[in-house]
Amino acid sequence: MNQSLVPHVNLWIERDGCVAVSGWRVALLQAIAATGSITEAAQQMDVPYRVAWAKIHEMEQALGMTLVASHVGGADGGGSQLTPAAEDLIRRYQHFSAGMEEIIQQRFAAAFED
Amino acid sequence: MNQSLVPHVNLWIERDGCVAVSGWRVALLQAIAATGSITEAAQQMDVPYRVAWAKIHEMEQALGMTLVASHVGGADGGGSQLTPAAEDLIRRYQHFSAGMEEIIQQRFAAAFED
DNA sequence: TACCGTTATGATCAAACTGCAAAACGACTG
DNA sequence: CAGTCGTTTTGCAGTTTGATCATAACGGTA
Repeated sequence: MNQSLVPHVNLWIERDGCVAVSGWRVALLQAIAATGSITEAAQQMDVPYRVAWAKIHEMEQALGMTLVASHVGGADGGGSQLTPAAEDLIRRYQHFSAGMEEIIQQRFAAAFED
Repeated sequence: MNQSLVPHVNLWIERDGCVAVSGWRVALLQAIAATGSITEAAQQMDVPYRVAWAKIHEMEQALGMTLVASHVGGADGGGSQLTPAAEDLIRRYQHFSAGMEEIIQQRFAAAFED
């Protein structure tokens, strides 16, 4: 009966109702770090640029710190880099969420195996 | 810096993209069991009747089983009860998600304490 | 037979999201 | 020194999803 039933878990951190960090947002930050561009990162995450921008700024407002340093113009048109605070945040979140998928899988199997 | 930052976790189970179970939906089922009425349960969960009804039927379709037995008309206007399958589902989900909040709290403290 | 409260569904409306587009910007090129 | 280029932002219309309002069906009871 549990055939093709798949468990899901979502972890995030809020400050007064605003999302400060989540798995998806950490992946977005990592994509920005990898590509050096919000535009490319948004394409990689398969969302419009506007969505990526909004999420980043919601995080920055919730945390009260700058996470992405953007420079506009120049030969390459501009780009974005992560601040040290953002890299620290990524490390903390990874520590926070490490192995959670496996835990959920184990619990699911224990509760729903027949 | 982690002052007023609160961690959250959401657990749910899907079958081909449709939500079969979640914490909120289990609470809805329990409200139906307690009140004997979808209408009252919806008010208790602070959602319109239609929303509660839609969630229940999405669960039933995803699981391929009846969860709520409703009878319409009568002196009391009608009512709804949980099927044994629904009560079994509640027990399994509670076993699945028991203590998860505490685990998240511990992990949050370990990762974000300064 | 009329009433009552609940189930169930049709119709309407608001909000969120998406995609398109334009303005600002600054290093590099010719 | 003006022009080009690609990126960052922000504005705007179209669409779609989901919530809210309103209505029909139902069957014991008085």
